[in-house]
Amino acid sequence: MDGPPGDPLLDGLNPPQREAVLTTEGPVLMLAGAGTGKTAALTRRLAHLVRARLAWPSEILCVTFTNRAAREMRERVGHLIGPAVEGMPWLGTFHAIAAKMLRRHAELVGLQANYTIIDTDDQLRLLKQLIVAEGLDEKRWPARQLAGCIDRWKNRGLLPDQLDAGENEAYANGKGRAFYQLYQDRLKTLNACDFGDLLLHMLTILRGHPEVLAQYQQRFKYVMVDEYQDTNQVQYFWLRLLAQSRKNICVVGDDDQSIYSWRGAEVANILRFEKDFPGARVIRLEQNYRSTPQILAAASGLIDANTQRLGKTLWTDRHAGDRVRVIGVWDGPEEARRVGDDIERLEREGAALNQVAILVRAQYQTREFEDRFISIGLNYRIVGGFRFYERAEIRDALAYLRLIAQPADDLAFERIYNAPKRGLGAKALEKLHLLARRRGIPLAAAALEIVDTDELPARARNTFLAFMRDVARWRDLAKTQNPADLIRTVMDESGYTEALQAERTAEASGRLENLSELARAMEEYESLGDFLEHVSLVMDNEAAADEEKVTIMTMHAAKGLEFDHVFLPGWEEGVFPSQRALDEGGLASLEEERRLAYVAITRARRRCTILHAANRRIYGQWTSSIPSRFIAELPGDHVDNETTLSGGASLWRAQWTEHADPFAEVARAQPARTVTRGPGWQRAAAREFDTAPRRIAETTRSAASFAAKPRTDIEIGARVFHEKFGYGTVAAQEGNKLEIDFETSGRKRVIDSFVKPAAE
DNA sequence: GGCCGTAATTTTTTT
DNA sequence: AATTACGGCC
Repeated sequence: MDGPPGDPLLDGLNPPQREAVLTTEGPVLMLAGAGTGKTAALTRRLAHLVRARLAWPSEILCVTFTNRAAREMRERVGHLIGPAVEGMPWLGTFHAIAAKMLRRHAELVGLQANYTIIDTDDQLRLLKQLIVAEGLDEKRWPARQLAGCIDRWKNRGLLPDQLDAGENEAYANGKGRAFYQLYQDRLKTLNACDFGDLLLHMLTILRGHPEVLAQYQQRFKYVMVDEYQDTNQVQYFWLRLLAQSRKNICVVGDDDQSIYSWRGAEVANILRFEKDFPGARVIRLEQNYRSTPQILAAASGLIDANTQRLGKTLWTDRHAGDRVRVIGVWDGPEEARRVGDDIERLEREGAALNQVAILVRAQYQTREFEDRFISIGLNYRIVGGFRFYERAEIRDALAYLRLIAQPADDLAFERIYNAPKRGLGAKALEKLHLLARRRGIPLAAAALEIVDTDELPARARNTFLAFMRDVARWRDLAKTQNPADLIRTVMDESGYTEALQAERTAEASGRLENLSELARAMEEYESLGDFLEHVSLVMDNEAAADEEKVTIMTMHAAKGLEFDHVFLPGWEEGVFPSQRALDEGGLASLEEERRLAYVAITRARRRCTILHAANRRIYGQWTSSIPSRFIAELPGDHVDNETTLSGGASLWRAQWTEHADPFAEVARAQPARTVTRGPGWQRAAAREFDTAPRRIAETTRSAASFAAKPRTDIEIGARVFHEKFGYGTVAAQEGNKLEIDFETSGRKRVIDSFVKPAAE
């Protein structure tokens, strides 16, 4: 099985990596630490299978967790094997692959091939309806909780009749099973399924139909799984079935990077791999190619505090670099200021902004940085967060498309029957629901029938009739027109565009802009079905990453990525580790937070900067906070502490072990600015207040402002549009900086590249 | 049926 | 703090 010595596929790989590439037959467990080149090994292995004619690209099942990972894998394999990669239909996320399979076998679980994939939002609305219909108090038993239970059950592969008594009790005193069943029935009538169903339905099919299973076992000569530590039980069962006959399965994982247990992931899947596939070859990748020894040591030292791990030793032969920096600041805004300053310095030293990332624990932390970066004109990109497809207008447009594609989609119908406003309200919908339930038909069909009755005022009947005629016409149009043109027609003819134009607000024009962007995004799809599937499975807005920008994202989203410079703000008890992890979940949940910290630190190639603030606004309340215990756990030898605390960090290290922060109660009882701390803090605070304004005005000039000439298309008095602040009038211009009176948010200083002349 | 005001709630993390 | 949900009023 040895490749020829000069095989370019093995170029630059170390011995264990080569072993991973060349061990094609039988089960392989690859334990790969952070930055050890596992993706390189995986992609080369895939390429090797194809090059050596061991399998056609279409005979390889290659599963990843995120769409980004799938995209990257496809791209890298493409470099190695060329256009043949196009013939890899089975490279994708668990959900995308399951959805594709399910389209073929939908009827086996009572669905049609054009089933809708509903998202969390639809799921909640549906559950809420069920809860209310059953006469339960939605306040007492929130739909969210039920959704959580159902999700958990599905992740574990449990169907309603497989729930034990304990699980059944988990919602509304023993109504769990009943609601789960009700929900599944409802989904079936809607010809829909949720994320969990994609995998669970396929599992049901593979288990119940040996001929289908045999067909896939036959097809998939090789199976590869990335991020195996994050597989949940359904995924595990699913893989085990598919790989059982040939046993050519290669999984890659790192128990220290398991950060999705809240989603049902089970590290135990790694541990039992050798049991399920006896004789599995275990390959360890421990040489780290990414980070400096200091970063590696800091991360290793931290993760050592976890009790439950397989344990491994990462090493590097790289020469020394900077120590990990820990910086203590007064409050959230100063933290953002400090990071901004540091990034501008890096930029002046020649660093590429694309190689700088700010990784946060939770999405809300991004705001502080966004505000700061806008005001200093630093280009940034927030990954995740407010997602394109989650915006109201986009969801409305998609609901129109869904109703066109799938007449039984009641959720879509409910969303748009009165959007734009047609004068149809709750009462009309109620009547419709009644009729629909009585006759056992979808809402759209009921709407057609109700116009022949006298249940509604003539006005409402006419509106329904007109609406349904429109939908029927669009449905016809969908057969001939491409999706992009279709959505334009629909938005125009429905009056949606018109209603937005009539609003004449900054927000409305932004929404119109989003809708045209949606239409543009649809250009590349051939059929409506293709597009809708893409939307439900690939919820991220893959905007072009061509410009040099700082990346701001959650630590979870950063898994698998790397950057030269990484900033990790908000390392405070209650923020990171998160309050939730501390309150519930106990040790296991704290250890998961620590793994997350490990993932975060190991994203850095050259420098890693950790920050913590003494005061932070939470729910609009100023709260004092103490540094994260994770900071105390970093090995001191590899850390530079710039914390300006009185008594030094040691004082604070002692404090977190006691249960409460002695300052916290005092601080909460008083306005934040009067919180008394040691002299160090007073000094820090005073210095900040004295010098900060001057610094911003005079010395802190963003790199963008050096070369930039003032824009000529914008002058004082001009009406302009800003993506975040909306419309405003230019009050002053100085170089490339503008002072603008915004209609909704008052006067602000912004960099001119952030605005464009108002459209009107 | 639509609009406006107050009250409640929010902050994990993703497919 | 800011967004959303709901209730009362027109």
